[in-house]
Amino acid sequence: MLQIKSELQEILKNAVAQVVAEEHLPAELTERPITLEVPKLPEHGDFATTFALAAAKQARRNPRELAQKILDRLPVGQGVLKGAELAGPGFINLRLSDACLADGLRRALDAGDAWGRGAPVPGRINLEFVSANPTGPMHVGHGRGAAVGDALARILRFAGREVVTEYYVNDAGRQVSHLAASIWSRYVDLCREQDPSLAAVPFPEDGYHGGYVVDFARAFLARHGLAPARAGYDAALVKAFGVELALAEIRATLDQFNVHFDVFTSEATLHDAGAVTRAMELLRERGLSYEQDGALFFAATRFGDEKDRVMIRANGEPTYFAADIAYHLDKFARGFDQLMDIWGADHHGYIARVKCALEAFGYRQDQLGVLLVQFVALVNQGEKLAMGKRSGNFVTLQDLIDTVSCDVTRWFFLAKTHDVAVDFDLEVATSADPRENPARYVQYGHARACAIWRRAAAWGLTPADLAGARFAKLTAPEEQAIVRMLLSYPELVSDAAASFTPHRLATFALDLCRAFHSYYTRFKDDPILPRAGAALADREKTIDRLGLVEAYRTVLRSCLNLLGINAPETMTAPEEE
RNA sequence: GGGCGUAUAGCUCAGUUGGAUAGAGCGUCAGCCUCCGGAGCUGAAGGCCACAGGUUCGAAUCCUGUUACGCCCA
Repeated sequence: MLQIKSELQEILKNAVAQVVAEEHLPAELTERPITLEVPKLPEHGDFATTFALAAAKQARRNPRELAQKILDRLPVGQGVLKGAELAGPGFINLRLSDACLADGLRRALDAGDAWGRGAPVPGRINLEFVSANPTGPMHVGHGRGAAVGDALARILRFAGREVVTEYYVNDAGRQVSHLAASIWSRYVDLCREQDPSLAAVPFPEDGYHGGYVVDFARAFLARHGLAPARAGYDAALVKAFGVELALAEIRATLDQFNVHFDVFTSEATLHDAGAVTRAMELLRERGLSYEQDGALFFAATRFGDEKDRVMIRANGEPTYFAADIAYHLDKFARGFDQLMDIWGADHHGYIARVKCALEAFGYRQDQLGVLLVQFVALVNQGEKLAMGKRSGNFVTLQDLIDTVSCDVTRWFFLAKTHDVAVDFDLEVATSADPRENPARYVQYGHARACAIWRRAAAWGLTPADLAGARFAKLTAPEEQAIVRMLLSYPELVSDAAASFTPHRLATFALDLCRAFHSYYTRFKDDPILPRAGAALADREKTIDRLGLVEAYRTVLRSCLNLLGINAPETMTAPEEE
């Protein structure tokens, strides 16, 4: 479709040039870009241009008159252009030849799984997401970030971008210290069951109350025995143990969620390598930091932030912000020219200061993009599930995957724009019925296409028989509408990549399935496809239709792949009630 | 008090970056299919695109203000 589009633009450009020359219109008109759009109504053609409307003023002609002059010089009936007409206040509607659609379908089939893949784009992009603190299991909000980030990475890669996905492990700050203290307290409790002479350690005020902490303590006891309890609290030992265990659980869950990172970067490592200190020093040398009340501030207001930000607290402890500066510099040092972070919506106040810090080091603020993902609320039987954070009273991503499956969870997180809060309806999500659950509906769309091929085998037809097909018999409007959708797929991918909106793939997949199911139901008696006991009446037509089915199946599978959702070949029917 | 986000059909949401008569699903109503060729299909009703201005040939979309909700900061 992109090719066709540029071909049409070329045709229009020539016509405009002719009009300008013959009518002595301002030469700048030929410089105007000619935008093509797909009209909402099929009666308005395959494409429409508003060029005449936009250029009327510059041309000092009224829009309809200008449009008519362009229209008169279009080579209608030649090549891709079947028809063109003037409409409304000055639209030019363009209709493609049937051969054009058929050729497009041919190209899509020839491309196979590569249909929609973009040409390589120069530059490397770093995509950081999830980055949940290694202090316990991930909650459902992390899951949404994981789904969005992972799908985005897949889409960007498919669109031709070079992407590295990264998880930043906050293994150095207060939170992991609180975790270690919590584990220690629980661990000593366990030890006292065996050796009552040991003194109890009170549970820390800022501790983690989740039951998993006791499991961690048990694991610590299993590995180290009672010796550490007798030797006294070794914070570094317990912290390292806790982080390792928490991270292992997180990674196991991400694995089941079909999310795999290229790089894990440790905050502690940045500190140990002196990267944080070095960044602070550079800021000091440039006069962009100052001390006040014993704390070290970054002069963020000089770069447009609303206030200066603390990097090192009065007690000498660096803030997460200080480490984040070093971390983002580290990413640039590794050769990325574009950074993209995906954060929870509650972190929005953090964006300005990080961008300002990067500017202080000579980068442009727009080299860091931040995608804010809004919250997820779980809904069951029409009631929202309450979720406390520190209390340990939250639903984990692991629980969600276990109860509604990876595929459905991903679908629910990806089907809506990331900047809208989502109500995750467990009743809908747990339904296996495609009529109730959109995720299952789309998967069924793929399984059905596979079923059609299984039946086609009864007539001895396989995908190999599509080789020489010309698709001249796909003349029904329903068929052509589906072909148009399939041909628009490459552009959709590139748009979704450019605007960082993975949900558009989900919307498209759903629309495509509906169009196909509708078509299938209408034409199955025609017959669209082989059925038991029937003879092959029109081999050419059947092959043409199978070509449509195959291209549909390929595009749908591609969509699902980009969303990280399985495209099953069969599905077991849900129980009828 | 300042900031970010959101506001579209009864409900859940799309809306191709400013185009023509506003789009789906669910629900409602009226039909079709009774099929292992399965897990659906065709229609109808339903809208002041939160409100008020502005920008222009043209606004759900852009700019300003107001209101409501969610979140962050103080």
